[in-house]
Amino acid sequence: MYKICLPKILMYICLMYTSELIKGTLKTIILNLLKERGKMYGYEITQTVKEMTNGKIQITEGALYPTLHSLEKKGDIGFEKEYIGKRVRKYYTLTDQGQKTAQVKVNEFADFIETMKYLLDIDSKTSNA
Amino acid sequence: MYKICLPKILMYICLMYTSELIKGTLKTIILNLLKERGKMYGYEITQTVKEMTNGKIQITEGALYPTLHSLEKKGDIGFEKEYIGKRVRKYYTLTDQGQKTAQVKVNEFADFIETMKYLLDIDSKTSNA
DNA sequence: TTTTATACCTAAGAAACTTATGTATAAAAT
DNA sequence: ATTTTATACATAAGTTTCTTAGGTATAAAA
Repeated sequence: MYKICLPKILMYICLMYTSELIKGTLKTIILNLLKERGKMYGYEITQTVKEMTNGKIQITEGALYPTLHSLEKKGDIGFEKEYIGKRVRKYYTLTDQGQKTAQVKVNEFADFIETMKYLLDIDSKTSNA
Repeated sequence: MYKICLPKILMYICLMYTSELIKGTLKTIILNLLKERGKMYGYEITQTVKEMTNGKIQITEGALYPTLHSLEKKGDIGFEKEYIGKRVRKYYTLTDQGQKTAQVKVNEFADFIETMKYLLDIDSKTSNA
């Protein structure tokens, strides 16, 4: 769909990753952001991730909100409603359990990266060989 | 299920990754292996990945075979049957198209890794902080 | 001779998304 | 003034990609 990828000098440019890759990392991303920023609301999370990744990772609301509800149900996050005029925001924060979950998930992903780099022989060859 | 993870000195040890993470990388793994090794049969792929990752990534046959069939249908790989006694092996090889797909997928994943490292602030903090 | 390893396969179900849709307020543009 | 865009929440149907569970068969090891 939005998979318009262009080659460039020494860098692989892709407007957006295939959803396959992002699949499975959403919880990790959310938990880590909450860990680093204290409290955030849903829409803010989508915008922050989009900005930080130059649009390469765009979290859809259809993916975000069910995930937030799921994390809350499992006790990793909690929220407080805040009104900006008449418009509501649900500010989420990590619970103690969520702090641990965040650390575990990030560590696991970091380990996964190293394994995949070895398996795919990344770093020992240039991107545009 | 097999998510028994233990802390260790400066290293995060996990017997096997949650399936969430591996999800989406299977095609990339298969195509890259075929690129590096020329030809391989299904069972050999599962064993090779298991060995190379010390059991951290274990491709199930229920995931592998449908993926191989899908890649073949899309024209990325082809196969030749080979008989070892009465037992059959399907040796898969990359097509020209598959060579390109492999390169694109690995590059995309390498880029994804860099983005995620930035997003999750990996490398700038130790695993067991 | 039974178990394990090798080697292929499919089908039902689960998980985690996308796409589409809905509601409503506030700001910006025409 | 009115239309569009941005903000902010949400759900539901459908798709993809896996897991789990089953099936078939040969060869080697216990």
